[in-house]
Amino acid sequence: MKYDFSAIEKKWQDIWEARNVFAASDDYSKPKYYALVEFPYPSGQGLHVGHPRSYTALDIVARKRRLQGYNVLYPMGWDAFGLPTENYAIKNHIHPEIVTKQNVARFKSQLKSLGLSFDWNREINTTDPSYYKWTQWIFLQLFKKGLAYKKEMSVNWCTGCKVVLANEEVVNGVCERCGSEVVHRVKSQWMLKITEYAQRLIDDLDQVNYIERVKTSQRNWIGRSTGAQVDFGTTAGDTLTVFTTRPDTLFGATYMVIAPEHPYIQKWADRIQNMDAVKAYQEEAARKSDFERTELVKDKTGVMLEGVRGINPVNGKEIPIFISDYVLVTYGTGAIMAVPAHDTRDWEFAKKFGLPIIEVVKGGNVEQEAFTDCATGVMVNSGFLDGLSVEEAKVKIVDWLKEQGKGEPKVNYKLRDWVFSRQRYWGEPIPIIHCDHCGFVPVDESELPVRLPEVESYEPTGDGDSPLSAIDSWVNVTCPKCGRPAKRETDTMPQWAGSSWYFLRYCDPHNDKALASKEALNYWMPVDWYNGGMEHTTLHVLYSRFWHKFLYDIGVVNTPEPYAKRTSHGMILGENGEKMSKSRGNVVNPDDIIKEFGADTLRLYEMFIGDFEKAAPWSQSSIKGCKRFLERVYNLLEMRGAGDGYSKELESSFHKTIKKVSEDIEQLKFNTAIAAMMSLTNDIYSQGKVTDQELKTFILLLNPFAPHLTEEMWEQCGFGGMVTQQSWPEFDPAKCQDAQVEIVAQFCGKIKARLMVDADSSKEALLEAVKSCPEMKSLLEGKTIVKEVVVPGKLVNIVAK
RNA sequence: GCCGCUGUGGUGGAAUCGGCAGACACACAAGACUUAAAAUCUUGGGAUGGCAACAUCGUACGGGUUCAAGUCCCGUCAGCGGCACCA
Repeated sequence: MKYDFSAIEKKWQDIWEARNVFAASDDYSKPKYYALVEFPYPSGQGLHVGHPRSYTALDIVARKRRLQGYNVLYPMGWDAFGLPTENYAIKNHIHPEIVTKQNVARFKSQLKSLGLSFDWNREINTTDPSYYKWTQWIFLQLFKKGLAYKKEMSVNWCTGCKVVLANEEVVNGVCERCGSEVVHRVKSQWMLKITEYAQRLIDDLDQVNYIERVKTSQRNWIGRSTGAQVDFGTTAGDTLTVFTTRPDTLFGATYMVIAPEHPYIQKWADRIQNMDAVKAYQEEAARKSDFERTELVKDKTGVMLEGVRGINPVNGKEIPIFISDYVLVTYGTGAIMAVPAHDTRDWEFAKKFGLPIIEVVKGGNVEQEAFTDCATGVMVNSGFLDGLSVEEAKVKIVDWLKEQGKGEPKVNYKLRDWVFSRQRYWGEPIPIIHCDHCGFVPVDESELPVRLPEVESYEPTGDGDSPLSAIDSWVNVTCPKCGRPAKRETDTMPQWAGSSWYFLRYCDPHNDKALASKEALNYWMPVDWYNGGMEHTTLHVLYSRFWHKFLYDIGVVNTPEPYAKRTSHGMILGENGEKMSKSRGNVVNPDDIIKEFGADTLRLYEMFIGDFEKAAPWSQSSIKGCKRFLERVYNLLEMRGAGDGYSKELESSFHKTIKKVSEDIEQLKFNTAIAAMMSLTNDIYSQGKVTDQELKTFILLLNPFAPHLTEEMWEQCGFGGMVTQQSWPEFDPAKCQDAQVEIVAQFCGKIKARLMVDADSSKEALLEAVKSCPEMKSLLEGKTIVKEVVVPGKLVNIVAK
């Protein structure tokens, strides 16, 4: 029988669509399961073979859950705002909305050809005004709670995209998206106070089931460090506060450093005698791009402030103050106490500038290098701290500082507030009006959405403002508060805005009264299983957790965390083991694969290719093996024979396979689940016949992986109904066990024989069986047994001399 | 530099708790079918020595613990990913 995959796949895709088989029901009395994959950015290139890896994996989970009786929500949509579409629009003078429409249509037909069981009734699009209405609404709530604010600040400016970037979007000093140089620019920007949630974003990781590397990355990114804030006096009379994680080394502080942008420099301008040199250094630091700054990490530079000195609160000693760009104005207090003996950076700086190095923790050679080990050292040259361990000294000095009113314990985070403004067209307009009298006034909620106006050109203006700023009729409005002339905010939101809450909209996608109804949210949330790329760990996943927590705080959602479980798939690489890209010429188009091998084969291959969490190279020849397997499965129909239930020969194989496939799917071990089904097929082939019960079970197990073929087989067998209406097979643990098992007989740890024994043999019986087998008998002849090890069902090891 | 992960045949990869290394596939080779090829089916295979039974070696490298180590411990090397002047 020929396996005509094209006809079979088309047939069942049409049936599924016509019968609306995969629609999530609004019957909230059933147990629910919410499976989610990251919705794609509909790029002009169409679907990549990487996309189906994630989509198929959770499609398997979703299909299995339906068979297990759950009301399953497995939705899909489009994260369609963003730069590539806008750039394409600029180049080709086509409205981004039209470009988006075309790309979405292509993506959608490609996804449908994969037989993914998405509920297309709940399709969403972040560029749809009825969707971004609620993105804007959330922004307004953030604004009203003081979590959105505008700030004049130095921002990351991408010289290629001509747009402001969030810290998360700058990778090694260049733009994450286009690779262009990123420089600093001072601009007034909308910011979101994600830092206010830093501690909760760390703490609540304990409540969720994320794979460990995602948790670690998030913790590292948030970068919590505990220490103390210490007030140093200055000869100018001002207090200079520093943050340190090593307050124990206070006696070793031989100088101080402040960031080039530190406000005290201006304040002390009259006292600083070498202001020219200081100013020159400040200008130089400002000019450096992020890239140059990271490149020049090793070479410490700086200028000493002449005319102002710091005073160490612990001993009253005067010490010099430097400015240097190795101290960042955005972290801590923008000022540090430098302890060259016990900090590598301070040590390098001190060596270069010939500053004293005072050892206060014994254990290293501080003339050779900084001694930074906290665990073993003992305090010296530190007055009342002498003799204490580092940990004891930390406690004691902080207590002392508190008593003296010169310091207190302090926690700092590397996480910065989220730069939320983009000077671009193709994004959600920020719904704020600038009034000279009233300041920033939120657009009234009844006026939402603030729609994107038609413009002539999508190019940003020369001064870096959004193209929206050129549309006078849109910009000029009256102030909602006082009625005077006012102007709209012309910045738009970053791409991450729409994706920060999209999973909520799926719960109730057509609601025009709220972002989703309370009932729908209470029922569907949290997402039970969310799979996506590692690259979104510190961007999308962190941002959406932040928004979700905020929505929780204002009572919109009822769970503090959006995702109960988060997993991540590895990339699919080109055949040469490199990342797939147009320029490398190693891109595989899923359409071609579906045409040549069929969607079921592509799905199966992507799941069989290797460890789901690791990167795997594409192999055009391996895919043939998956096709061959499906053909063999289809040909099982010709082996259909008489007999009820499972045949004696295959009963335990079936129970074992049900167990293996059921468990492997839950642990992302799709490759071994498929291997188990291949083995079972080989077993059936060697029997030469298959019963109806066996066929039914096999079809059900394979269905989540190869849904079209299995539906077709089910129908051809005349089993009645559709596979999607059946129940997931159950296994009997008792029947997973064979009556007889092979055990290994070892002599001094080396295998000498294998023998079949009853599975329930006692230890004594096993030992006796092994001792009496001919191979062991001759080996044991005339020797004294030293040790006997018996592992039931596995082996017996006899050590003798 | 710091943190995390990984290292197994010609290839992708298997191997709950330490208990038969190499499941399942790809590629390869031989055979069957065929005028022939493709497809399909059957068989084979870690390496070395041996006709063979068998022996020795073998999970990046060097040590260790153990009756028994891919798995645990110490050290080294290589690759990948993240963070990176965060005080």
